[in-house]
Amino acid sequence: MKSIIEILKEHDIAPSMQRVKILEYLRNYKTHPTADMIYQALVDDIPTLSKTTVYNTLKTFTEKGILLALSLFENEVRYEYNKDPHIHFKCMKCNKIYDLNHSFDHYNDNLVDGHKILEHHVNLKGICKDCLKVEN
Amino acid sequence: MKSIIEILKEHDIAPSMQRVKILEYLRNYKTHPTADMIYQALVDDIPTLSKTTVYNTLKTFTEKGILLALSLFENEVRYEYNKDPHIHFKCMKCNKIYDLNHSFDHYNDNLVDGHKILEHHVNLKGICKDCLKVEN
DNA sequence: TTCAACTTTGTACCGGTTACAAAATTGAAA
DNA sequence: TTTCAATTTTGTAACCGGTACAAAGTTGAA
Repeated sequence: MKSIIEILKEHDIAPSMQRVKILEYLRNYKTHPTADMIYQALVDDIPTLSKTTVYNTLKTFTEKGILLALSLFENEVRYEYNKDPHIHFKCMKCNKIYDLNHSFDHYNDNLVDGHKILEHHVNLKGICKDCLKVEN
Repeated sequence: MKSIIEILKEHDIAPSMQRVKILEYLRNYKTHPTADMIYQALVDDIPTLSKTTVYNTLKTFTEKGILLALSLFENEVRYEYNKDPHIHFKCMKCNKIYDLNHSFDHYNDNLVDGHKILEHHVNLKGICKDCLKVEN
């Protein structure tokens, strides 16, 4: 697997310690974390870490295409390491977010009603497998 | 067409002046406005209008199923008068939001990977028809 | 007419995010 | 190796969408 430093360099980003740790976290934990969750997870390791750094770094990574910024169903941005095409499902009961391997890539780079589609975000909402079990 | 007052009564909502004007605005202007846009549009007409009233009213309407609250691509909620199933497209250049008449209703009330789907939100992003013309 | 229930309003506050300037770090030229 | 400009990080203050709350206003049925 490519090293974090390699990935950063490929995207013209200087591999500072903070940037390496943040990207490492996002690659390891696929939990669609918020900026604050990332900050909380790393501040023990980097006691001087500033939230502004986390926000700046996530912005940079997103602009350079390393991360995807998700507007899921609440009023906060969540981030994920860019990977195979998938869609999101959020459980209305336990609030867990699942990745589903359904692709809508037939949209991308195509025209729909004359509009050129560059990104697609499919967000499903309902009751997840596990919560369905508990209900019955 | 049903009157605004009828619609409110059908949903067990007392038709106050503020509520009528807010719903009227949303039914007339299909621009997916934010709470603040609605406030700005109505405050000349109702000089004592409070933003809290707009927020309260939108919350009530959404709970009663008159409106849909959309988490589109930014960090602010946008509202629309509930109508035929459709998906959203946002132009990355002019920021206009279009409704597209594509239905994904085959999802609803079905199981996907064992999860029960109750809502689906499909948000496309790209360059709209009009901006494509200007580009060339 | 009365009065309780409901609605609206204004203020203060909250939490996620950004602006900004100072401090720290880096890395390439000398 | 030293220097110094460019980059990165940090902390504080501010911004902005949204909510809590209590007071004031309005409504409608007894």
